[in-house]
Amino acid sequence: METETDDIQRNKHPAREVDAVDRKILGVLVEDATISYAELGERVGLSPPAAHERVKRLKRSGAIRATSAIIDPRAIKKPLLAFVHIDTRGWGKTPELMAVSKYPEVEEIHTVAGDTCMLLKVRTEDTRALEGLLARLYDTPGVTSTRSYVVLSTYLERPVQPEITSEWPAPKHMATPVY
Amino acid sequence: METETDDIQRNKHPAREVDAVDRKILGVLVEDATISYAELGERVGLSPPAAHERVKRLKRSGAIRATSAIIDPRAIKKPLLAFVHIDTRGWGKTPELMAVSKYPEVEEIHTVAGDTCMLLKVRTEDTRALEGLLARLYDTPGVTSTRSYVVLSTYLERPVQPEITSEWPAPKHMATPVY
DNA sequence: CATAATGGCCGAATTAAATTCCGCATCAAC
DNA sequence: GTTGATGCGGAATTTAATTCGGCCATTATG
Repeated sequence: METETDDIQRNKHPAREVDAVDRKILGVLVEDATISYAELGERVGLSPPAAHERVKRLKRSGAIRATSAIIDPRAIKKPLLAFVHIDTRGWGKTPELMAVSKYPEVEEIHTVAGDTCMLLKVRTEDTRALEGLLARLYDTPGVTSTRSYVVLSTYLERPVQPEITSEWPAPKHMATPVY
Repeated sequence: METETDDIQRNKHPAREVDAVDRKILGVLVEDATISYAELGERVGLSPPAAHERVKRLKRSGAIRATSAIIDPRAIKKPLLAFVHIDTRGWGKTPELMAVSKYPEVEEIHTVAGDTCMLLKVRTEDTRALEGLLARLYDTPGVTSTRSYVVLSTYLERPVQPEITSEWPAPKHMATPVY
């Protein structure tokens, strides 16, 4: 019965189109979600209640999934970032493998198209902890091999940006596709 | 022991240690940064002003880098996520390559140890936009090749978690290292 | 050992912001 | 032209953020 209510609620708010003002609001809130509705309204050209109404709608529709504190990995003793590619025998997305999401060191789990099956983003205290996680992965049934890319320096790391590049600089050697 | 100079420097630069309560606060704020200080205090066992004081300190020290709205990529028409490995001739971190950070589609730029030089996380509207970005990369001096991993499904994607796994399950086939 | 001095906390008071309410304008459907 | 729905702004109200002063513990100092 709970799920039914959820479904109804989801269907009740079907894909409301995000307009230009919404995008501006998202742009501001991605940078700093602590500002007041008065300032937010001023930046996007709305009154405080109107800005508030927009943000409420964006949250209800799911466009704003959460408002979260972004913490410095160094402050919590997790200076080591790595991307781990995993090859699996058979279908990779097993419950056993997904169970690694219980470790707070694992930040992302994707299935990818390419020469590997899965891709993990992990952040650990040191190489020992990374080794522990890799050992845990190798003990998972179906995992045949892993390849790790240890990050030396991070030059950019930011949340999803609402802006979209409309025109990419087309190089001359590129043929124009049909679609 | 005279630690006079160290103490002065430490007091000037708030390289303050994050204690257990701070970690709990971070854990709560990573999940939801919109709660009131009254509720935050209740969850970690502090009064509202004390919780406020802690959060102010965490922000001043840089442990909390920002408070940000996490937005749904689908809502802003960016359903395509990809990781792009880049091989470069010579040193990869050139200003020309770093300039791609101006594109909001680029979310992360790292230099990595492994068989590639750099690693990008990019999120685009469609394959055409990804192609546009790749074309832009190939036009960058020094870039010799790229390998892209297009994400089919994302099973986990979350911000930096303050918790740390203290004990990893040690598999029996693993020898005990000296360090 | 005594005694400042500091840092962190709490409760109460004050200030600021979130939220609600209501009237108005716009636009689309009929 | 009428009607209904939607989004907005201004003012009022409620709620939360922020400040303030005092208390207690720990630590430095004589």
